[in-house]
Amino acid sequence: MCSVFLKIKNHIKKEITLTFSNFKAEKTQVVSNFTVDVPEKNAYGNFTTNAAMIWAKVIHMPSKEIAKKITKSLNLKLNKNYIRECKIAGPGFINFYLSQNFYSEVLKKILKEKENYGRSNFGLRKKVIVEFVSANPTGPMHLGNARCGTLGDCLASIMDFVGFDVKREFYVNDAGNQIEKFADSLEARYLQHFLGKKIKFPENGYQGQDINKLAVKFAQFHGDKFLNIHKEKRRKALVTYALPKNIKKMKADLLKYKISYDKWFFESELYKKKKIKTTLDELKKKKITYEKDGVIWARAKKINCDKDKVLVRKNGMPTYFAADIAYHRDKFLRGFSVCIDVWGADHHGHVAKIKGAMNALGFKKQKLEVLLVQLVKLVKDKKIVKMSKRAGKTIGLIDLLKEVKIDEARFTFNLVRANIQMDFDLELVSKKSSENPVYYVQYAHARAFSILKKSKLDFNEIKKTDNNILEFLKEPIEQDLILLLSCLADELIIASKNCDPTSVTKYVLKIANLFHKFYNSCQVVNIENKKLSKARLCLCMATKVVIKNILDLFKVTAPENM
RNA sequence: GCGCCAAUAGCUCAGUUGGAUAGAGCAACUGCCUUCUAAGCAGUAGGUCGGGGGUUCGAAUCCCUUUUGGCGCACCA
Repeated sequence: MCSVFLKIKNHIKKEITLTFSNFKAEKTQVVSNFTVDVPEKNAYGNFTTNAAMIWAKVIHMPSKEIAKKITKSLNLKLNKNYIRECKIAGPGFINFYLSQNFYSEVLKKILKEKENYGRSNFGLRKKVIVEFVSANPTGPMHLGNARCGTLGDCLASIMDFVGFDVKREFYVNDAGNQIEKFADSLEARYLQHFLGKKIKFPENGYQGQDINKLAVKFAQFHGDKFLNIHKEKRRKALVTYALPKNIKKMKADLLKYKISYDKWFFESELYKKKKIKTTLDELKKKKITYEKDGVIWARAKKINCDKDKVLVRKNGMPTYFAADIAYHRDKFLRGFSVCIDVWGADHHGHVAKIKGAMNALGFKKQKLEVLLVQLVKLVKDKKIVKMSKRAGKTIGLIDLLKEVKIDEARFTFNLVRANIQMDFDLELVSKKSSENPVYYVQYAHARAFSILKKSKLDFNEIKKTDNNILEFLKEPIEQDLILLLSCLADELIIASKNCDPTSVTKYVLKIANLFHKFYNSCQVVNIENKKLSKARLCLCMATKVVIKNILDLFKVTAPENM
């Protein structure tokens, strides 16, 4: 399962560490603190290490001399199948140069594993839950939900690929205060339908047209029979009618976005199954809470924040925070050892509290990771479009798909790191030109396919005939491309560790770039030199496989013709 | 007032636990299609890494301080 790239990197790291015994110095943590990296410039080799400079801190010797001793010892021990040589450079870097065999091995592996290339067992099948979007079911979803949706969905795909057992979940806030507000708004619209403007709309109500439409439809269906009935019955009937309609719409909209969930978890279930009460009891038992004036508080110190927080209001209703503690507790009790929440950055104040609470409850072995996603600003005609949820002026997920294609939207959201505020410029995102990176990558894929199609090469035949033809790939651009392709598993693992799918976007852009360069400088189909031609076709095939695997993870199409 | 995120080329952004001469793309300019997809490639130009201190062999990266922008600091979610 381990990639050739990782194998060599680990091999180098291990052998360097062993050379430390050649020095008369006390072993400290510094010994393994050095890095083995792919340097920025080719001149510095294929791998480079700063071990000599790091060790200089404990061995009292100039770093260049340390490097000399290390290389002398390494040249005897390194696997010559993969490493041709190592050299000292600059202030004491040791640079490693790969042997021809490495490149052949990588290509063979890619062509053999195909759609499974890049998979690893890094996650050890640990159970992970990724909760994302979780928008309020009281209204349509907006642009920010689209960004969270894409990032969460892609992160889940990546974690699955590197060997975690991943579940996607949507937490539906179908209880509590905002449902009351939802009811207020629906009720006002319903009454207005029959009684006109003399019914005042609540100040904090949801003003969107969608609410009005729901109320009117309800009125058309049931008539005025809820007009002179007990207030609570009327509100309940309205919510029972409207909420499932909204949730159904959200599911459908997300599906258009290629997002689907393993589970829709309803907050109301926490109440029905008394999970909030159980959680509160447990918090009380652990002395995290106290009661004062009919309100249950969580102690600031116990949950790692500056002020005490209310868990149960004076009116007996638990707060959102209390429900959320119960929800997260439930996730860990369901056996998830890693729990990832993708939240809009406006919720950041909530992170410390919930982490503190989970810690206080004793979930210390389990990991709660919160990915905060910054605001998205919509740009149309070079101007920022102002949005107001209260006034009901938002750009929904679906409005967005009327303006841009799904591939464009998903790729663009995956372009900018979560903690950077982004402008979503409709004009730029939907441009069918080189200004739009999604087409740059898709074009590389289509181009590779086109060459393969033209050559009519049978890949099974290659395996039988000549195992060594891959050694014909000696051009620097060919080798750079192969080295890059060899890093796929590593890149995905890094993305998973950092909860950052956008690093994979940058990686695939680099692959497309090197492939276009390769195409422009190396003739692939060439009757004069059949062996070289075959080798280069293998490289096209391998590139196509890697691009396809990444685009599949992103749920972006990999077209064969453009 | 306290906290979180950001500040890098004209614009949008990279820059991996500190590493070698700070990188891409777009925009500008110059070239490359009678040979595999020109949605491409090659090249030129573009920088006081917001400012100021500090840590060290070495800082865009770590620490302190300061400025600017965004977002939070509810018995809302």
